[in-house]
Amino acid sequence: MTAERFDPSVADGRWQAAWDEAKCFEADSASEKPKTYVLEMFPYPSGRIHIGHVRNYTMGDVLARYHAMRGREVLHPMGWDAFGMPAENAAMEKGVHPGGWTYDNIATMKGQLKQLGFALDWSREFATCDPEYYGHEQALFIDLFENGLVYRKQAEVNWDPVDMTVLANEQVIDGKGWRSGAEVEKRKLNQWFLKITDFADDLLDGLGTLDDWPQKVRLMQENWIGKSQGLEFSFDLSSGDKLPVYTTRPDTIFGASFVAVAADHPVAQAVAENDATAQEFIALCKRGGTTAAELETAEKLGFDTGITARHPFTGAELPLFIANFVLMDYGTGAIMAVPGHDQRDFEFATKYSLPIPRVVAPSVDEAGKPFDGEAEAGEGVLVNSDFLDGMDVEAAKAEVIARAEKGHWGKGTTVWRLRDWGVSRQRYWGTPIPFIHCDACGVVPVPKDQLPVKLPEDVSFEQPGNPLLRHPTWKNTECPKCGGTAQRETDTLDTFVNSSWYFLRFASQPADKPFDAAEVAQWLPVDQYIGGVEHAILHLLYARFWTRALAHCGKLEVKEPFASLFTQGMVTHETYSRKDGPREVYYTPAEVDRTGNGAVLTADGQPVEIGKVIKMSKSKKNVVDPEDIIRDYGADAVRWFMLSDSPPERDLPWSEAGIEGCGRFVQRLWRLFGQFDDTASGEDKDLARKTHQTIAAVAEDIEALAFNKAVARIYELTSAAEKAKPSADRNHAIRSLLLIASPMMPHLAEEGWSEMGGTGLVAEADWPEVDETLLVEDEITIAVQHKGKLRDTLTAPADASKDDLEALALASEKVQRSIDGAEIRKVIVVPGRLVNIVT
RNA sequence: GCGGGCGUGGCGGAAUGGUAGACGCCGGGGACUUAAAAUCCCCUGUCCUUUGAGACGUGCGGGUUCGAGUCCCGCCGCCCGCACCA
Repeated sequence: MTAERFDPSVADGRWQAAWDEAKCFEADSASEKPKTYVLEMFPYPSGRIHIGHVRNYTMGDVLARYHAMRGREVLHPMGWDAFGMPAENAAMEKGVHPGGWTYDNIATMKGQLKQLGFALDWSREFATCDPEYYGHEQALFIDLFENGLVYRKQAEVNWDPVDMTVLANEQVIDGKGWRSGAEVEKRKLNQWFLKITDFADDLLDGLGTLDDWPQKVRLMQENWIGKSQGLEFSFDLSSGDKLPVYTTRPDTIFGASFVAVAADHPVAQAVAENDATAQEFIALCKRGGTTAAELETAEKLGFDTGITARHPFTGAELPLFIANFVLMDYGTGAIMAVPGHDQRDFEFATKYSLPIPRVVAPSVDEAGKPFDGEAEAGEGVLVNSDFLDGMDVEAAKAEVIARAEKGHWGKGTTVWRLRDWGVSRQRYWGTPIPFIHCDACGVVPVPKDQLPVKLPEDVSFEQPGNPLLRHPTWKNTECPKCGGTAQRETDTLDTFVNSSWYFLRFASQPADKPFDAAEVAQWLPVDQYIGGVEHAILHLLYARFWTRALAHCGKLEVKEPFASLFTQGMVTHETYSRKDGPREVYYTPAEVDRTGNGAVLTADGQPVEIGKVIKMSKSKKNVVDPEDIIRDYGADAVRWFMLSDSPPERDLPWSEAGIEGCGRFVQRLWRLFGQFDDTASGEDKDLARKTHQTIAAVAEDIEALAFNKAVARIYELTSAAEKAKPSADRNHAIRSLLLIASPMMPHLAEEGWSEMGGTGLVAEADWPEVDETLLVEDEITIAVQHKGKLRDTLTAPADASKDDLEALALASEKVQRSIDGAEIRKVIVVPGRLVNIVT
């Protein structure tokens, strides 16, 4: 007889060891089986696993285990995104070495992941800070360089004065460093860049093939790449200069009533040199918020320079303003303003009493229609526009561009928002950029047989700035070309480079090169990639770019690295706090007793305020440590909770009551497994039907990542099996239940399997067969409606004809009472569903 | 402001245009027990002349349909993203 209770503190470790022993989860690239690559975004080794990791990896684990049961060779690897600033911060704060700190954290977190029993192929584990990994990365970087995708330029960059490093445009948030929060300054430095813009069109087109990506992520990337087509041309200014402008609406050129430049445009700067008022205005423009919402609602302001610009068609002299709503870093930093058909221009023209001509109207007859307080940016036909009159917007755009090109005063251009990726970081804990600066030969790549360029161990973090730069000897070397004295590059690569190809290295890890293209082709693209939506733009776009860049260099066949992407929701928890004067003091869930009506602090028995359910964060102290709950409830209860209730893309509110319920269900299943009875025989048709239906439905749910629904179905079958009398069908139900729940609760499944006398490991078992004939009910419940409302339900054979169902429905006493003798005008019969009687 | 998403019991959420509220949590009642824990059973959208062939009910107002949580139009509210993209 089995033990009364399932004891995860014993069972979890036992089965984890058994899986390791049997090497259940090691992927074989040479396998004949069809292959599936399940990948979750690898973690940064910050110290401890947090609950968001647990949710992410549990979802991936269910998929990995499920596909293995379906007979596929599964690659489900894990590693560490191990370079980055926190390690240097720890080094500065605690006086430890970033490497030691990182590897200690990896050891801790690996132990925590092991406790959760994930079906991971640990044989392929690596950290991006392993010299072996970053050495291969250096080789790839040189390949990109040799293929013209890497270059250096003296460029104005975002300088973070706290972290002493350069930030990508993408890493500047509200004018502040995305990590330090410090106000970003502009500085000129010699930087390394990757030519992501070479692939702008391809990256955009590729989005169209990613049908299994969330629409939202595709849209965000599309907007980020930001393709727009229009006309670039120059105005002749009364000052004698030429002013290039860019417009996406060349069709509206006859509606231009003024011209405007950005505050930091050279024309504005020139004006300001001799004009104190202009100077003041420019200073004013630089104040205030820079977010879209702030700018969008801010009042439009302008400064009339007194200069005029000649309209290329009409010859009219348009006033030139410096305006706060024109951006220097998009297009040419100067615009032709068409107030009738652009809302910003409209507001500006209204404020400064400038003309607002109409050049697009619903029809040619409405050329004189007044504006209704706002610009009309939509479709229509051109009016008041000379040779364009009567054309639609698209035709007019083409016509204007054609004339501009013919007259050599402008040309049609495509403008991208996407800019090249600056990858230089003035930092120690990253991949050293494998180049050498020689006075005679210039910038020379390190010969590949000298890779990796390893980071020196003996560095100090007592002063800010780059330790590589002030290291006494490391940077001194000789030129590989001429043998003369030379210096190593002291910049390291952005950590996003590390995560731009790690999924290739997981698939194939030869010692002598970054990866083997043929082996990579066995696994890529990743069948299911899972991670947080916070990586929607940067990481995912860079990874797509690297894949293309490597293909461009002839290293890869794959184009899109991730066939299907899933972005999971956050784990949330309510907050507990008290007011201490103006300050809000927060308490952790562990400090609070929530068993009563409200919440009280265990320490003093006094109530605390229950706040909103929000993302777990250290500052609000609403965090739960995975290790604590694994200890209290076991890995399977924690995994089950992660999959229950909330759809995986939505936020999951953590609750003590919820995890307790999961713990109870683990025991409930365990008791049911104990009722498996070899000696029982006989049929239970209803239960057999329910079993097969559940097996099929759970498979479908898992494949759709609808884990919450799979969970609900497992509860239902459990209840049905509990209530059933012993029979051969009930044994089959119990055994099937164990198998279909095993991807979610693998330890419990193994323990139950061994108790039931199953052979081998569940981790290596097959998904149960479905008897298709049992999926169809032979009796079904039919709803009978009268006037669209439910009046009765009745049971009928599944193959009952429409006439039979109608007769059956009309025979119902309840239905007859509802009809109450009224004339029946129509009867709608949906076989297998309902009968609706219309009177 | 723009773009995207969402709105269903006390809570998390189910529902190919076809019986709204599956399943879980909370809560209530009962059984077992000397007692507790554990477990099991029942109830649990609102209202009403509280068991009845009852009415109402999926943010609000319209519409399409035999039938709308689901589709269409117009609002309101919340969440996420944002780069004034000319």
